[in-house]
Amino acid sequence: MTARPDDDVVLSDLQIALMRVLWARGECSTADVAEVLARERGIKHTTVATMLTRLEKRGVVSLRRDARQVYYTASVSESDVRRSMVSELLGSLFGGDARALVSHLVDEAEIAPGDLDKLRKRLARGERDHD
Amino acid sequence: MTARPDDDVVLSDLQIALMRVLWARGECSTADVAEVLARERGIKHTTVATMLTRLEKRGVVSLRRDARQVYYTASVSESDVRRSMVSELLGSLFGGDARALVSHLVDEAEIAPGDLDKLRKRLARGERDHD
DNA sequence: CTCGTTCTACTACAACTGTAGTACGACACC
DNA sequence: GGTGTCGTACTACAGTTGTAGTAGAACGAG
Repeated sequence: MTARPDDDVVLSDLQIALMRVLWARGECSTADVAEVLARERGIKHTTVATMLTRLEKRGVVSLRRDARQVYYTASVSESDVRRSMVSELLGSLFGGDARALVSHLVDEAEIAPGDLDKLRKRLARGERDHD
Repeated sequence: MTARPDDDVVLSDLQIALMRVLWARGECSTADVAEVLARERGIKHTTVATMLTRLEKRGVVSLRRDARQVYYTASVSESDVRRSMVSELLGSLFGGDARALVSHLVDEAEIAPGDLDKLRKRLARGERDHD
């Protein structure tokens, strides 16, 4: 996994929701994913099946067949997706300036200035507890 | 301007490119915007005209007609768009945790830990130099 | 062997996006 | 006044997304 860092992996909200199931649980049958999405968003299992097929075609998930069941696994990691999507957002809306983004987060009260200190300290020590 | 904070303003890369022209220069004729996009991305002016019409239909830009020319103005501010898009990204990929996003930025070397200090200090003083 | 169950694959369809051609109206220049 | 030019509006079309129905294959129960 953690494939294709060359390719841009930008996913929609729903697609990410599907991926999240795969990221969290590893290999899943269509039914597994569908069950979660049905609960979370009332989406029909056929819809989930369609989405998974398309994601497979795009190469962001891979499948394994066992008997008639199809099992899906994420081919791109959550980090890969974060990387592409954040850098896309950064490029288009913040002129590529990450500091402007952090600044925005503080202004919008998404984060407190004090948190920056904590983060800095923690990150300076090389810790990486995110995710 | 700075309209409709209720509505979600999520735009594509190209749409943002168009908006950026309007944000930077204020009211523009189709030709003005087209000229920039043609230079930046080799996009035909009819394409730009189409995009602008659609954005107007969506309510993110407004138009004024003078003689036969149409002049467009952004109806949503860059901040509005940043707000919606960042919070969308935050929600779908970072579990709504802005600190995880900052953490990601540092990990990906988009930003240096030291910058967090500078930002904190500046922001603590209530300065807002972004935009 | 037959019938119901289950799960996938195929088909469908509307909305949106990127891309652009064409046509049509108005204006300016001869 | 005719004609080329400019600019908008309309039309077109392929690709993607969200959504889901339906059909068909295979399996298990009788």
